[in-house]
Amino acid sequence: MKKVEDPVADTERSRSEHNRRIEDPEHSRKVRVRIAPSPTGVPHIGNTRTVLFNWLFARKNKGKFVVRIEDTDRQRLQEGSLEKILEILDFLGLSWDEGPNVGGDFGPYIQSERKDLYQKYAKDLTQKGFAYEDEGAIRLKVEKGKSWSWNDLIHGEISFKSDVIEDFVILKSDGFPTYHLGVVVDDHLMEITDVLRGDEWISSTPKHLMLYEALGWQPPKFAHLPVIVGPDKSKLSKRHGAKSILDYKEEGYLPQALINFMVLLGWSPPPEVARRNIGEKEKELFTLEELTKIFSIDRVNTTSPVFNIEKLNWFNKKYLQMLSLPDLIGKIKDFSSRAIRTDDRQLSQIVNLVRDRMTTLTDFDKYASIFFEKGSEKPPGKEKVENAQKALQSITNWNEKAITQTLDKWIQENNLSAGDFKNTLRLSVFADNTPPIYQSLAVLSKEETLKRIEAALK
RNA sequence: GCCGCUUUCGUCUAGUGGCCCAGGACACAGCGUUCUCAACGCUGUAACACCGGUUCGACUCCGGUAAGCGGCACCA
Repeated sequence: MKKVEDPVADTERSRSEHNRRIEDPEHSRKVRVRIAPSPTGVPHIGNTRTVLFNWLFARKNKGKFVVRIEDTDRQRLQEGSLEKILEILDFLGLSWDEGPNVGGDFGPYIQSERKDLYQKYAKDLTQKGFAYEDEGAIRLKVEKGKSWSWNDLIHGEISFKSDVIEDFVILKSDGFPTYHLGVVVDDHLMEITDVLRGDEWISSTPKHLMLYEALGWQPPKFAHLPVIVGPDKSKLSKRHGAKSILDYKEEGYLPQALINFMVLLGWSPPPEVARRNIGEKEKELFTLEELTKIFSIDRVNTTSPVFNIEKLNWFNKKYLQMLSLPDLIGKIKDFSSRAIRTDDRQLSQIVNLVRDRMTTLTDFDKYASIFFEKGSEKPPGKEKVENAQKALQSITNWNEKAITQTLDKWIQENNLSAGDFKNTLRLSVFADNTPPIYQSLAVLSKEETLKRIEAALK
């Protein structure tokens, strides 16, 4: 997204470029894909996986990836959703390669800014007799008795009889194109070579094919991705936690985890990449970088995968574990005001102790809270607590090593059960589950520890 | 209703006629480790929708049935 040039805004120039590409086999083979979100809401896992696949497909084939906002439904527009769509792309690290100049950077293409174009083509079609006016709208005439088919990159041959399709609106009476016209015109003008979109578009594809033919254009290749479904196998909806990617971001999920999770929903790496020997554990963790090398459209499944949060959680945990301590601390600070207020030395001690327990970044507060305030478990009997108190008082240097030495010695000398003694410490000082107790004590000051013991005695 | 898509463990999937009485992962259970909770290690439970063909041989090929889902808007 550095140098700004927009081959599409200027249609004429785009045409000549197109011609040149046809003559030049290198260029004509160049892959170009797009994503076409409509700003009517915030993308969820399903939409976003389509974005990911497009992006990977472009990168794998050293092609271009463009973003086009399909905002032709003026009623359903939702304030701020464009920004959120872009924020998701940014969060996941999926950058696009061209677009109109917006403050020296590439912006997405916006259909509402290209309204005239669609009207022009709709008029052309009307004049040529392929379309007609109907109550202020323009409909495409569907010729009966024809069969329309294409070789889907994922599903293989699919065909429809034109008899099941009625004349359909291509230009609405408000002057905006319907999806069908908009998508065909733009995909052609933007020289999109491969359309990767959700399965729900399969039945619309014949309409698009008709438009390509009426307009005298060559259609792109189509790949219809099975859509992610909820536990009840129907479309992902809010009810099933079809939360937006931004929600997951706020809950402390890492982009790496989200990407890894999404890519394995309906796609799998070639066996030789996943596993070297039979019976050996298969590789499941992939970075975006690796994916750009091994992704391929023919390994996309034909079935709709069910969204499963457990697996996402597992990925997140894994990626959290892989983060370096400074990186992890940095991210935790974005989620915990308490972490910001804690001094670095103590904070890294705490993070080291609780990191294996965290599923998401917001879990930090959950597991670290015991270092700031006591939990709610009841303390053990008074005698035991007093004994623990004496033991703690006898520690001179308050650090993990000294604590360990002194207390282990105390256990020996007083002939105590180690487990029982440690549990007493845990319950009277933290009143909750803790990481290994000596290390946990070392996080607190001696003063704070004794204060807590004192409180346990009351 | 019409049209289309789909069908391997609960879930994500591997598998392209014999390597599969089906492999891996998540989840679950048990065991180990252990001061609690985790983490970690090991083990285990669990699937080719159904019926016919083709074939010496079918998860893999063909046909049908069933079920699920999607589309059939001046929404995308």
